Amino acid sequence: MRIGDIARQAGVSTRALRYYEERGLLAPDRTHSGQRTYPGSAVERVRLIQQLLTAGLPSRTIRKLLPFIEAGQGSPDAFELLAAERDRITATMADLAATRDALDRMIEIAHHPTPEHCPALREPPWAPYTDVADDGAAALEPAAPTSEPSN
Amino acid sequence: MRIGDIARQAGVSTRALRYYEERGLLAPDRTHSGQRTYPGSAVERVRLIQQLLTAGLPSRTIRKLLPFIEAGQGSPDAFELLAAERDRITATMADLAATRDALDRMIEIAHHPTPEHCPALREPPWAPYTDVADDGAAALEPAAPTSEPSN
DNA sequence: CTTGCCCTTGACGTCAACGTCAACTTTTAC
DNA sequence: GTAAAAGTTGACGTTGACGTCAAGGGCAAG
Repeated sequence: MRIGDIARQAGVSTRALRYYEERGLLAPDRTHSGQRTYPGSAVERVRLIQQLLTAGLPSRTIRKLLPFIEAGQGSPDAFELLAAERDRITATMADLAATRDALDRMIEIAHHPTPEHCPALREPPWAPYTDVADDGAAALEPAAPTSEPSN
Repeated sequence: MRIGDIARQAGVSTRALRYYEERGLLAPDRTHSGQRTYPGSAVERVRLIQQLLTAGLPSRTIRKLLPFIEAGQGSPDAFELLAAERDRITATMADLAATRDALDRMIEIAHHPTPEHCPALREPPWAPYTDVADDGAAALEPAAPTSEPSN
């Protein structure tokens, strides 16, 4: 298959495919005239690359992982690499969950017409990390009537 | 508080604080000589900004959100904006979960010394989207008969 | 043969969130 | 009073994953 076929079936641009090759993630054959020729399995491979990139793995890491993944087995090094990336993703998910929950709390508060009698306001939804406490008075600064960020 | 104090307590660089100001996320006062002066609440604000940035929200979006968050209540527009970002984060989390599960399957397979009798190989862990099916034979690349751990 | 589409390499542009450096002024410490 | 530390603006550099031309080569159809 030629580069355009792979691009269409995998849902990426031809530029992306050439970029992946440049980064060592793909190694297509060439026809006599120099055109790239991919096996059908390249479609799956490109989708995997895309998924890993979307998950935040840099192409350098993907390059290290791909041989083991394609082989279906790996050395202890491969295992550690895979596990490390899995843990990184898990940590990112936890971060996202915390932020999403904070947004949920903000949304709930935004639904209350008069937030005065809303007990949730005691725990500000936008302060997930409470470890500073060096100046309790300053933390409750009376909201100065300074102009809000213009927009 | 001056810029260095905020930076230390919030765990960011002074450059980042000036950048946030440039993007309209912060609006510190100035002393007579031109130095920035922040209220103590800026520490929390900066941490929230950091959290949202880490969650993938661009500063432009954060700029729109911050007034509503600080006010503790908002218009229907604010609600929609907050909900949209929450949904975006949830979608990202689902993506990450799928990738993490794929990595987990790869790890499990990598643990099997002889993957021949491993039924998990029937469903390749690196092909989460199965809708191509143009060449099933090529998908089961014949692994080298030598079970030597490469590398 | 020529039209049109696909392909090639090469090189520069983009965008976000800062890092880094320069040149200078203000504040703080001794 | 002097030096170090911290602050200021301005401007350019970085990184990753591509987008976007530019200038040409290859090839089936009419």
